[in-house]
Amino acid sequence: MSMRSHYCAQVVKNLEGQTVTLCGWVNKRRDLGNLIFIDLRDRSGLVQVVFEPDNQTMHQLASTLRNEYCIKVIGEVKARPDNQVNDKMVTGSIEVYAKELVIFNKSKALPLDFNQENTEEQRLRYRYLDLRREKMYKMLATRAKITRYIRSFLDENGFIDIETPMLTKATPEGARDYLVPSRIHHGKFYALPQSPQLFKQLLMIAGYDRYYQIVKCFRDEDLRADRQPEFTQVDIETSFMSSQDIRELMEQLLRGLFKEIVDYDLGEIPVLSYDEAMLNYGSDKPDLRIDNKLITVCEAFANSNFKVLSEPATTKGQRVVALCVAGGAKCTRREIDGYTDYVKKLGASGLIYIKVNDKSKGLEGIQSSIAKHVGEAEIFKTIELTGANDGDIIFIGAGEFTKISTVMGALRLQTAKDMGLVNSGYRALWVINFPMFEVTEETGLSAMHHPFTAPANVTPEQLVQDPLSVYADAYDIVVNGYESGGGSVRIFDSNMQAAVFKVLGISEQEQRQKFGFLLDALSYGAPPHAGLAFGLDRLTMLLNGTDNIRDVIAFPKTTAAACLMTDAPSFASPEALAELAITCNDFEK
RNA sequence: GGAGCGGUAGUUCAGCUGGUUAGAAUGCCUGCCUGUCACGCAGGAGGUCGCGGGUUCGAGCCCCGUCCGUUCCGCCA
Repeated sequence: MSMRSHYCAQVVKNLEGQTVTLCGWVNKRRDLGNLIFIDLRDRSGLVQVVFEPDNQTMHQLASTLRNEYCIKVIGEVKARPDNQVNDKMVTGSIEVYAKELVIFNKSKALPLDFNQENTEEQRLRYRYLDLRREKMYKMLATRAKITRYIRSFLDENGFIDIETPMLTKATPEGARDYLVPSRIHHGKFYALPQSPQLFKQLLMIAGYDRYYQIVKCFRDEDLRADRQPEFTQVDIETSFMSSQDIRELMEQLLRGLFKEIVDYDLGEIPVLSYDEAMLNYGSDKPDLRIDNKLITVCEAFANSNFKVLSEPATTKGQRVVALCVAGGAKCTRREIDGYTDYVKKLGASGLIYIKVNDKSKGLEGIQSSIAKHVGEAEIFKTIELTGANDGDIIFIGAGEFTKISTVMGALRLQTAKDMGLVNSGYRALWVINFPMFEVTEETGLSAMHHPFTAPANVTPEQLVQDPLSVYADAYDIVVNGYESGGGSVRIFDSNMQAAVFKVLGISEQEQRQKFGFLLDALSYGAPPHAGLAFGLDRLTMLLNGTDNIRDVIAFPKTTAAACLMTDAPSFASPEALAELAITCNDFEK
């Protein structure tokens, strides 16, 4: 029989009459005459320990206890129904009558106050104390439960877990790499992987047709509430599966996961094309918990005298888009001004509103910033198109299609958040058929997903001829507005791969230099393959009901990519730099 | 790289229009209380108001710079 070093507070509740060993921290000591009560906290909760007057030695020892001392108590479990308050179980409903006490270690006064919310700065600086909190323990335990479920699902479906290198080759495109200098090859650098993308493709070529790995990835870009410079992917790749096959399998995994972890049925996961997502939600990761959609209202203003709207309504590549917010007519002038500022900062030229107070009264029942410029026809056509009811507000933006859609999509999220219009639960969807390329300011064309993504239904020649009209056979899984995973069918033909590199403006010489090994591998009978990667941190965040990725990472970094606890990154010694043949002007002062 | 918010006791915060000795809660220390459990009661210690400069008779408060934290934009194949 295996021995447990200690019992969790929760377990003790089922052990009445037995002698148990408890280890943990003193949460509170209360002396009352010769009686001493200790609330002992372990990772799962509190148990009340009672020191009785008969054992003088132990009693004296107990009376020296302070908060956060790490102790061991051996004693007998007793239920005390008379300690229940209003039939509610309190800490003292279960007591342990102590017979032995060991003080493992004393504690200074804590730099955190467990009686209130501490600032994130302080929590991160003393992360090991922050992690003592039951709430943090539960979130990390849920994370472990999630990876356990994913592993067993993939194992059952014939996937094998294979590790790939952390010290690898820098790849152009994509995110900035974290570089690691080589001591042996002066002037040369490894890169930490942004993802095991190329290695998993090589594994497919090697015949390992179902691979997975739960793996750290590194991207040297600025942080967000849902972005850390090092993060964990559930990285998956298969051979001989179509994008639909993959989606079905992954959907099965997700449905099972949400059922297992939060007992939630995701139901059928809808599939939306990128174009539909942009049209209806102004985002490639729409939050479907919010009921409203963006509505094109060009029709209402095409013949209007109000040029601000009639022009975009009738110009190709532009759009007049409306967003009806339920119950929004109660918005104050100040709040509407706030939204106007918000969309202006995102690049809109302005924001028009129509408050629908009482439709039956005609224009009398309407308040609008454009009431002076347009007639009843335009306003009521807009109301009709958006399906607005009395009490709603309609916001209207106009401009270049993608720009204004994105801005109004952001407004959709903000207004819903402000007015409590975000439904509870989880809403997932697939977004598919992304454009293969996008136009960027610096480099001309760049891959929207990554340059190894297969285009849908084109020959290499067609791709080179009109790259911007090509769609990628790629798919993202979106949950509650978070991009929780994404993947694609990969190029398995070296001619197609070369064509994509050509479109991206990567010279043949550069192709050889950067990806020669991949192009070579593709020429040895590469199987068709496709894969996907989930963002484990984001999934864990969603399943824990928090909106911050740091909450589900034991030792996260600040938004300046620093660790407040270890003080990383830190200066290197001149000696270490010399060994790496690196000259550097910044040293520790 | 840009914008917003924040930095005051160990901790979490308040601090009015620039004006006497910078407050509260919690934690900490001392004592009291024989069933407490956010116990209670009495007393005590604890401050470079992030840092540097400026304006002013006078700055926690105003101005400039800077550092740190956080949210967002850019960025994130």
